[in-house]
Amino acid sequence: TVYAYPHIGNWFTFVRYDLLVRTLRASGYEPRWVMNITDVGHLVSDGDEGEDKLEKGARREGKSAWDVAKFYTDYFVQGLERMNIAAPTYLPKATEHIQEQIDLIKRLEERGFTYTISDGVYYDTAKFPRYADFARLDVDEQQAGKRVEFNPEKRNVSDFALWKFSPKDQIRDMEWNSPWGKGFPGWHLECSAMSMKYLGETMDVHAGGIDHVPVHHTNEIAQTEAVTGKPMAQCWMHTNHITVNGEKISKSLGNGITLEDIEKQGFSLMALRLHVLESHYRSQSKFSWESLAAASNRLKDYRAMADLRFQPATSESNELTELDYDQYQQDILAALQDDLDTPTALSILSRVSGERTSSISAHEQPAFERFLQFIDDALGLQLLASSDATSEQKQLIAQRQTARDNKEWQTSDNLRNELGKQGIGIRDTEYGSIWYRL
RNA sequence: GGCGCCUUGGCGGAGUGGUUACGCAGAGGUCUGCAAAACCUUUUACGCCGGUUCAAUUCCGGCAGGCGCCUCCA
Repeated sequence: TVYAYPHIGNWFTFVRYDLLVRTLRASGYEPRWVMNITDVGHLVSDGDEGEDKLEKGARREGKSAWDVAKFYTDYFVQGLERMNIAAPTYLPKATEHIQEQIDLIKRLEERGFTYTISDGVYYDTAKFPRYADFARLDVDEQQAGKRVEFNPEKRNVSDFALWKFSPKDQIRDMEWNSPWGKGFPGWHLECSAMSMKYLGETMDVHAGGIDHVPVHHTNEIAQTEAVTGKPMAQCWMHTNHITVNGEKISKSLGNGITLEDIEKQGFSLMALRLHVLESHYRSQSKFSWESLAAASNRLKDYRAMADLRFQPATSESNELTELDYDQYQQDILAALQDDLDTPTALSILSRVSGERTSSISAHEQPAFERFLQFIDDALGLQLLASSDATSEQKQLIAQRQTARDNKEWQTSDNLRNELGKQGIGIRDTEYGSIWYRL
C-alpha cells in the first residue's frame, strides 16, 4: 500500500519473496511474479471516519491521493532496485483495474454472495461455508467490535466491503462510478481480481505477511473461490514479522526504520539484505543495530573473498587444497529448496569464505567465479559488483612491496596510509600482499 | 474473551532423541619491521517443574515469562 515509506519490516518480507523467485530460477523455473500496488486507500478507523489511508496521507502532505500514490509507488520501485530485489513480472495497480474489480463483484452478485447496506456492497461470509477454514477461525468467538466499531447493518461479523460508497457530503480524490453507486473498491477485492487476470484462476504460490492470514487472505479466498470453485493457490507462503526491541514495527510506535535510516547509520543495504537471510522466513526474528553490524562484518568477509578474483592467483603447485565449488553450490541450492533455508545456505557460504581468505589457485579460478555468480544469482548479495583496484593503486602496492624489501619502513607505511585513504587495506600473507576493501 | 506462536551460549540465529550449526563479539597465542588480515586455542546453551525413554535441548503435561492476530499492517 503506497501511502507512506515502507519500513524495514516490509523490506524483510520483500527480500524473502525475492529469495523464493531466485530459488525457483536457480532451479530451472521462470516464475511469473505479480506484486500488486494498492494505490487506492483502505478504510481506516483511526478515528477518521470516511477517510482512508491514501486520502489521509494526501491531506497530511497537502497533495491529492493520486500524487501521494505516485510518489510512494516510485519510491517503492526504486527501493526494489536498491535492495537488489528481482523485478516482478507485473506490478499492476489497483486503480488501473477498477473494471476488473467491478466485474468480479457482478459475478459474486450473480451467485448471491453480496448484499448492499447504507455504506456499501458487502460479501456475505455466511454464504461461503469454508470461510473460517483457512485461518482456523472461530468466528463466533471473535469479539466483534472489540477494537473497531461494528457496523450493525452487517449480517455477520466477518462480512467485508466489496464496494464502498463515497460519503454524500464529501468529494473523494479517488472515486469511480459503478452499478451500485459512486465509490471505490474494498481493499480485498483487487488481489482477487488482479491475480485472476495475471495468473489465472489458480496460482502456484501466493505469498504474504503472516498478519494477512485471518482477514485478508481469508477474504481473498472467499472472493475468488466463490466465483471459480477452484483453489485460489496451490501453496501459501507466509512470512513472519520482525521485531524491534521486542515489539512489532508499527507507525504508531514510531519504530518504522527506513532504508534511509539504515544508510544514515553507515550500513549498506546489502548488509541489511544479508541480515534478512540470516534468519528463516517463518521465524519471528529480531532487528537490532548490533545484529546489523554483525551482518555487515560478515558481508565484508564475503566481499574480501570475492575480491580474491582480482588478486594474483597462486600457482597450481602450491599446497592450497582445491575446493569442490560445484558441491558447495549444490548444497546451497538444496538448502534454499528446502523451504528457503537461508541460514543453512549462509553457513555453507561461510565455510567457503573461511577456506578462501588469502588466495585462490589459478586452476580453480573459473570454478570460483562460477560459484560467485551462483551466489549472486541465488542470494543477490552483489559480491561480483566490486571492481578491481585501479592500476595506480596496484602500483602503490608494488612500490610498498619494494620499500619493504629494502626495509624502508617509513616509505612503506606512508604508502599503506595512502592506500587506506582510498579505501584499500593491505594484508601481507604468505602468498604476497593482498588488498581488500576497508 | 477467542485463535495461534515463541523461550537456545555476550548478541543474532539454525537444528537434532545419543555426534561441531553458522555468524558477530570477547580472551589468549602464532605470524608480522610495526600493523592488518589470517591461523590456532578458548569461554558460556538449550526458561522452570514433572513425565516417557537406556538416553531429552529435541517427545508429552503443567507452570512462568514474552509475542502476534481478532482494525489497516509485511
